[in-house]
Amino acid sequence: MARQNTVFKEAYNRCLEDLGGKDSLPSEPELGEKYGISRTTVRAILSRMRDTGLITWDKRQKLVLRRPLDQDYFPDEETNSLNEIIEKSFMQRILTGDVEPGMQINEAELAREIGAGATSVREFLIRFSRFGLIEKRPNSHWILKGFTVDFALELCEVREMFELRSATAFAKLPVNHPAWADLDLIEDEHRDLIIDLDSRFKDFSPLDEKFHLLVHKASGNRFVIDFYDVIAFIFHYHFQWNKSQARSRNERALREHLDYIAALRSRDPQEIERACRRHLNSARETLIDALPR
Amino acid sequence: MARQNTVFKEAYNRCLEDLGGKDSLPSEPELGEKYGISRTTVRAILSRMRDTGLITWDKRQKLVLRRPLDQDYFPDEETNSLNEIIEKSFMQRILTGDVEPGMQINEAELAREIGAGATSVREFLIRFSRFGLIEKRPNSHWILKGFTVDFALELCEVREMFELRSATAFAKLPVNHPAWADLDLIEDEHRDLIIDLDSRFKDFSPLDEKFHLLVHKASGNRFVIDFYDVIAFIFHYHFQWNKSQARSRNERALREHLDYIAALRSRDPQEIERACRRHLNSARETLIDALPR
DNA sequence: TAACTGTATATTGCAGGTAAAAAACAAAAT
DNA sequence: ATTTTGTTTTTTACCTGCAATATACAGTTA
Repeated sequence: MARQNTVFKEAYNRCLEDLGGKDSLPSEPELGEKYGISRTTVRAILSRMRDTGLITWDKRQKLVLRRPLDQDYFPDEETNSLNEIIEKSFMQRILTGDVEPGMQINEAELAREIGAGATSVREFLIRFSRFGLIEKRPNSHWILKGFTVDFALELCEVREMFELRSATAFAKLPVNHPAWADLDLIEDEHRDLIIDLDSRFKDFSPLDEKFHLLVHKASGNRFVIDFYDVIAFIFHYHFQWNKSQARSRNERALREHLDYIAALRSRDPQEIERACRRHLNSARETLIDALPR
Repeated sequence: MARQNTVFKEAYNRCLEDLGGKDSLPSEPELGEKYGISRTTVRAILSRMRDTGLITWDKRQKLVLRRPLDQDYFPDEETNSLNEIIEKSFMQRILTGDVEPGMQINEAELAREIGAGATSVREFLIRFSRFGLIEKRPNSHWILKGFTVDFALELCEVREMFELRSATAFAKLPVNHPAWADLDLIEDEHRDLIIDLDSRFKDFSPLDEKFHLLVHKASGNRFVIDFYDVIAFIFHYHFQWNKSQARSRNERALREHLDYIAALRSRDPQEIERACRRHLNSARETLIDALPR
């Protein structure tokens, strides 16, 4: 096997989602733009849609013939890119304690177990190394440093430095800066979510990420913003793996966010520092509480 | 071609360096330990030394027959690992303005031009991306963000945050912590170097790196320490590429370091902050002055 | 003329293979 | 009993090749 066609399959599924209620499709470049894919892939999708009788396609004319059925979609697991597969598989090992801190990580073995090529696993590990959880011995194996309390503390220490600075910078943004409008929208989303948190608990993690990323972007510093990737990644898996107290934890975080947002609006540095610190402290606590000891 | 044997060649050369004045060599494991290589490579080295008449080798007995000659050494360019070659070649393009900010970087083209395989170049770019100079468009090319003033300012901003915190932590290290002894040694090296800086200008960059790394390590934070790699990398190339005013620049830095070291010894937080800030400010200035505008 | 389609070409993502280097294992020597 | 050597096995580093995808170019349509 060479490259897999997950880009095609995943975009095909998204196209099907949007197919209902339309009777024709726009031009190829427009579709490419919409789904973030090249015309080559657009044409592959259109070809398949024609072959499965979903549309007719003659040059500019692309007429919808019928609504897509469940069986028209590619199964979910076929739309995950190899990288996502490797990442999930690897994180599962780490978080379930399958691999203990200090242990060696073996590229060849990992590749065999995951069923991927050595190159892909290798590239994944190189990218992953920036999360501070693994370390390379040159010409030899990787070492798992582990998802430990130390790790969480070090992560949160840097986060605090970066986020305090970003929040301070946020307050200095000119009133007409689009970030303020984004903040309004995010605040509304918070208020909506807090009302029926029970049914929409899954929406918390992405909203949390959106809010903090907005704050970090105010730093205008690529290293600060890039580091937020690390935080988001860790918290993403933290939310996924540790569901205990999720409801109360999320509610508390949402309320702290609202307090934090109000502080940003006040533009008062001390008030901002207080609200930011309070939230980051409780985020750190929940992260550390969830770790094995 | 598969893997190259630069580990062997480079270690072989180091062995030759140490060969003079000895009449026998220690055990294989000991040699492996000393040069940071496996026994397999040690044995390859011993084999070659025997074949070229440098030693006799019978089990534990490894007797030196003659001093190594110039022609016994592998030429320098054969001891650079592929990664070093790619890195140098790539940095040359960036720093000579061969590639302008905003331009696309093409893995395949780069690989052809450097004469390396696509995988190696790809892995290099992934590792290199943490320096904040390039960015990946998934399924497509990389973008060069460029060695610009913005880049330097963002880098220095984070450096300041991290180093101030590290320096503060340094002052709190217990008196018997080995870092204080390391600091003594580094101070001595500074005083030695400042005396004949003209003839030993090449020694400045590694000493600078050693000093700042020692400070950063006091943070006890892997993200802070890892980030120092980025700084060291950038300054390394900065020193290499920009020789103008090198002499006065280095002398100033050395004196600032001595002042900074004295401040650390005083353990006075304000004094430390002053000395650290002063040095980081002048480091930032020299970095920015060197950039094209 | 500007946007679109048809087609050709280039690049990326990934697997497979191989020499270099590391690691593991067994036998021998202190 | 521990360390060293001889030998075998495994893994890493790297190149090549191929399908998926992106990009470039030429012809077509509004």
